[in-house]
Amino acid sequence: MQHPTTFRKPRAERWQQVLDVAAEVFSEKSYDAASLQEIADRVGIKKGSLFNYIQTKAALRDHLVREVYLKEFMLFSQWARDGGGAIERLAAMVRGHLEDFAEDGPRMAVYLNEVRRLDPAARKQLFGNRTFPDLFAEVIAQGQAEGVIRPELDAELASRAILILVRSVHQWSLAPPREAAGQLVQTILRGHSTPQGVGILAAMDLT
Amino acid sequence: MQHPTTFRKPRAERWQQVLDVAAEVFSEKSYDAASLQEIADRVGIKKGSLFNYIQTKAALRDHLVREVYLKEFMLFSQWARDGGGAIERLAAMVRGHLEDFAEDGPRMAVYLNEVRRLDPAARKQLFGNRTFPDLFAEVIAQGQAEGVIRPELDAELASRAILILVRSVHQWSLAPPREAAGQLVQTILRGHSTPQGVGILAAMDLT
DNA sequence: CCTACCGATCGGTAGG
DNA sequence: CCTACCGATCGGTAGG
Repeated sequence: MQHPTTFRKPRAERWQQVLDVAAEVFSEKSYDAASLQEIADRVGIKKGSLFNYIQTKAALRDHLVREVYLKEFMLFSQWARDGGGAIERLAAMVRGHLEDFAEDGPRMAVYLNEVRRLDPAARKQLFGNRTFPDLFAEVIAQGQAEGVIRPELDAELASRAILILVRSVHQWSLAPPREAAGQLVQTILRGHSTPQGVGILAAMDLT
Repeated sequence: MQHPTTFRKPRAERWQQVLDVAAEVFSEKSYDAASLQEIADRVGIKKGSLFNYIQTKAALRDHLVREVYLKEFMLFSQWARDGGGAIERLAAMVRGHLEDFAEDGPRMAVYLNEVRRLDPAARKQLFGNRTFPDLFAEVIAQGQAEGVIRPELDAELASRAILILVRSVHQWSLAPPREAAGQLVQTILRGHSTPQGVGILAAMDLT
């Protein structure tokens, strides 16, 4: 009587909605500050009903993290392999990552804020032995072999620096990310390049 | 009877201890996940007793944030004003900030994670009209006037990039931060510099 | 997918 | 600085 005709979405559809809403709420507040109650409210179901889709709150978070990681890491691997010299590939990685993070805000934010909390076992299983910094580091090493990246750079340190910068852009929303991205790519890669590498960059027109 | 001789520390001393412990707990877990109960336990008093020192949990966090900001911003202003050309001053700012953040881990972590949550009014009152990026941007603009910083750079974007990098170092703990710092300063500033600026940097020996 | 409920813990207060 | 307590909310479960 209280719920005359219970509108019941198809399971798969509802599950996607739960994920979308959870990503929103987790990113607005933090994971800790977010409550399943609020997620349920926004989805339009009762809190108890959430447990037909999830096992625990933490599992919901972990699912979101895994999802983003798997998708993004695959793309990333392709960019690292595809055409051109080391500088061109680095530029593709930076650009691509930058745009993806600008696209789907909530999910990316959850990923960034919560990866660290995956318990070590799950992390290891997920990442295997190759992390984002690793992929960057390999291309940077190739760039050093080609003579376009400054040879004295520590490849791991350089990789981390690039990643941090790329991933920070989504917090800004100052300039239209389109232009900001181009400038940032230039600045980041210039910092790592030899004069020869800078020449390549200057000819690339990354805006 | 339960507490035969209540060891009562001097108020000021206890207050400092509360701040230290709170910074620890807030940085280990997040602010949201941290409980006053745990802080009280580590301090060695009852939770209710905390309220002789704080008004609310949020006020405790805000106090920590303010404290760090005030100290660091003063130092920062000095580095921005002190000796040398724009490149030298930028280097001093980057280096100094880098070292401070490496020093007192917990407090800095709390600052970074929680500044955004200061309500806008408190933020405005605290920051006035000059923020960290502003200070950087001013020196960068001077560097452009001197011809040592690439003239096409957006000063605000560049400032943010530098800050992000500098503040990310405390998450790494890979290489001894001493050496890492030197490399990072070089890489960051090279990315922003004209050939002339790069020359100055090369002569500086920042390790 | 809901109702109805659980134990635990949260921030905070009163009164001493 | 403690004891004793408050209302609210948390994640999660049982049974339908």
